[in-house]
Order: sequence, then structure tokens, then C-alpha cells
Amino acid sequence: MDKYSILLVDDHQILLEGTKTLINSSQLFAVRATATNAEEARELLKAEDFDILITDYEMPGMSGMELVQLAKASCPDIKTIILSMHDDPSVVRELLKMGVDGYVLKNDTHQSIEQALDKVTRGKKFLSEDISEILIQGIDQEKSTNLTPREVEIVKLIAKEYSTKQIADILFISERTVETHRKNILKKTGTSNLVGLIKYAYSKDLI
Amino acid sequence: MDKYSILLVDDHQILLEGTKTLINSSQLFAVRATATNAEEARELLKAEDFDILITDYEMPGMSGMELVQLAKASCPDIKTIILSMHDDPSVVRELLKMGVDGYVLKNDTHQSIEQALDKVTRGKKFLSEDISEILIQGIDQEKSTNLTPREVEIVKLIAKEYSTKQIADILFISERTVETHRKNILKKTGTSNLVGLIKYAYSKDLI
DNA sequence: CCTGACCTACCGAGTAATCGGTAGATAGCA
DNA sequence: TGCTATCTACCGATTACTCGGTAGGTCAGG
Repeated sequence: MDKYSILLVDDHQILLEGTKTLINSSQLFAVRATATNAEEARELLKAEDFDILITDYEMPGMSGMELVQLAKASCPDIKTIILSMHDDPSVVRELLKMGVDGYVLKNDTHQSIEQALDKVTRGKKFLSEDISEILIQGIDQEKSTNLTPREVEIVKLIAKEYSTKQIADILFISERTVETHRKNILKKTGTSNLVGLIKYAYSKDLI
Repeated sequence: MDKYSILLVDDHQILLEGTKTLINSSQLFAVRATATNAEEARELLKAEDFDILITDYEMPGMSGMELVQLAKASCPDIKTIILSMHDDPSVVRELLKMGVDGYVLKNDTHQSIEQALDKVTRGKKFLSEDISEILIQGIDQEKSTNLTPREVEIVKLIAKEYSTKQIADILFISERTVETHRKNILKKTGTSNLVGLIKYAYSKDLI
């Protein structure tokens, strides 16, 4: 059985070499190509099929995130692992939303990468321990709506089939204000009509 | 401890007497008053508090259903049991929706009434065996949408956030037709806007 | 003290949905 | 064959919602 072929991308040459050596010492995985920037990686992705993409997050030019998008677009089955110094919750969440399979912090032990490779090839997600903690916050935040309290209130009333006018009466505010809230809510939830809003409300347990 | 006081209503004198005797032989229940029509019963309900109302369904003048509504309105805690020859599913469902606590068929054994009294006083519902079967159909029918196939199709498209125009294009029919369908769907589902419709769709697993 | 987030409010133009009709075609069932 | 359900289609009036602005007041945190 062939080893899993890996494309390894990092703009730090030293880290690149070290990681490559580490991976190649494994029985299951082989770094088939490396790149020090996203554009280079992109060319390699076009030319050849890889099983796994391991990429830095912060890179000059195209970011790791964009690279992941490109990779997934041209090769939907590819597994992607982000190598990053970032433990910023919002970044992590965004990446996960985009379908990144693994997220490894650079200050983790090298075992993290091995574990990550093991997990993602089995179709699972891998997150460094520190990231898991972030994710717990993340889950909270994902359930929390990013709508303001007032907006949540209005969503609930909309979901109860009240019209703008009725909501205005209930909350003792102007119809104009309700309209403004609606507008902002639609923008925030990324939908363009009531239907999307209600579905959003369902997904957030607002109903 | 006092016996539960019962108001017994039936326009058939013989059945009224028989049932009264039956109940009064119980240690727990006592028929405190009887009536042979709904208006009479209504007066009694105004004058006095009862724990339980047992009423015929088919009566001259006001129906048992209306009587139940009145009773619940004036005395929300009252338990209501319907005595009926009807085993029409739609009738049974309608009654249950209205909050009737028990439903006993007249051709059931007299034990049914005793069981019904026992159950409703413990805050549970009672249904004659035959009725239970009807209810199983009822559940099926409640899950089935009563929308036509075409209408279901349109609901699903609405739920996917397509506008009337878009739906018309997708189905190769006129916008007018889609509008007509929407209208009919709203009427059938008893809602007046998209919000209610989407909630309906959720409840029916159409999404 | 200033900034940012939030709530409030208004305007106008445009689009979409609702309501209440009518009505022809078709197909199945009694 | 006649009844009923369904799908189709149109009309006009009205209401509701969407979108893109602007903008003032409040209040918390840096």
C-alpha cells in the first residue's frame, strides 16, 4: 500500500525541513512536495494529486486559508491541516467552518502532527489540545447568535408570526426601528428574506 | 374526602339514568346534577362548580363540543368526557384538539366510563379502545400534510428561499400559478405568512 | 474623552407577498 | 355521466418587506 502523499507548505524553510523529516520517518506518510509560498503550492496542486495538504497559516501573499479553499476546490477529497502560531478563536472557527480537517499549533510537540495525520486520514478532525479549549468557547459562541439582545428579541417575535407593525406595538418602538432591526438582522444572518431568517432561528434554537 | 362531583348531560333519558346509577355506585364519584340538553347544562355550570363534565356529543341544539368549550371557558380545571356513538376520526381529533380529556363510545362496556373517570381525575387522557385505533390513523394523518403533491413541492422550494418568480422558473409554470398555490397552501396550513409556513414545513419534516 | 456598539428613528424607491376573486383543463371515482 | 380534486392561469388592490441611506442618543471601556 502506498504512503499518503503530502504537500507541505511553509514559508519558514527550517520548519519546513524539520517537519518534512519528521513526517518522512513515518511508515504511512510521505512528503511528496514542499513549497514556501501559496502560489508555488497552487502550481503543485494543479500538477499533481495529493492526499493531504499541510500548510502554514500566516504566509506572505496568499494566506493558508485561501490556499485551503483552492485546494478543496480543485480536489474536494484532499485533507487539510493548518500549521499555525495563531490561537485566536475567531480564526480557528473560521477555518473549521471552511472545512479544515486539522489544526496544529507550532508550539505543540511534534507528536501533534503525527496524531493529526493519523486522525484526518481516518476521516476525523484533529485539534491541538490548546485549540480544543478554544473550541469550547467557540461552541458557546456558535450557539450565541452574534445578534444583539434586542435583535434576538425581534427575531423571536418575527418567528411568532408578528408583522413589523405588531412588533412595533409590542415593543413600544417605531415601525421604522423595527425595520432597521430587521435590516440589520438579515444582514448579520446573511439571508435575504424571512424564510432564511426563520431557518436561522431554528438552527439557533430561537424558536 | 369528598367524591368528585359530576355533571352528566345526555338527551337520552334512559342512558342518563343508567349512567348515573352506575357512577353513583362508585366510592369516588357522584353525579351531582344531570341535564338533557346543553342549555340546561350551561345553567348548571354557571350555578355550581363541578369536577367533571360528562356529556353526549350529539344533542339537539348546542353540541357536546360547544358545551365543552363553554365549560372549559368558565371553569378551566374541569375535566370533560365525551360520550358518543361517533367513531369518526375527524370528530375525535377535533375534540382532542379542543382539550377533551376522555372519549367513550356508547357501545363500550360500562367499565369504560369507570376507567375514564379514574384516568381523567389523575390528569390523564382516556380513550376507548376503538378510539385508540382511530387515533393511530389520526397520527398518520397528522403527519401527512393534506397538501397536494404539487403544493408540497412548492413548500419545499419556498423553504429553500426561492421567490415566487424563481419557483415559477424552476417548475416551468406561471408566476400566477405559483401565487395561487401559495394562497392555497397558506389557507390549508392556517397561516398568513411565510413564517408560519416555514414553521409548518419544519413540523412536517418538509425541510 | 473618544470610540465602538447598540438602540432608536426616518426617508424613499422598489420588490415581494397576501387576499379574494374567477376560471379552464384534466383525470379519477362514484 | 356528473362530481370532486388538482393543476393551471389571470386580475387588481393592498399590505408587507427589502435595501440603502442618514443620524441622534446612550453607555461602557480604553
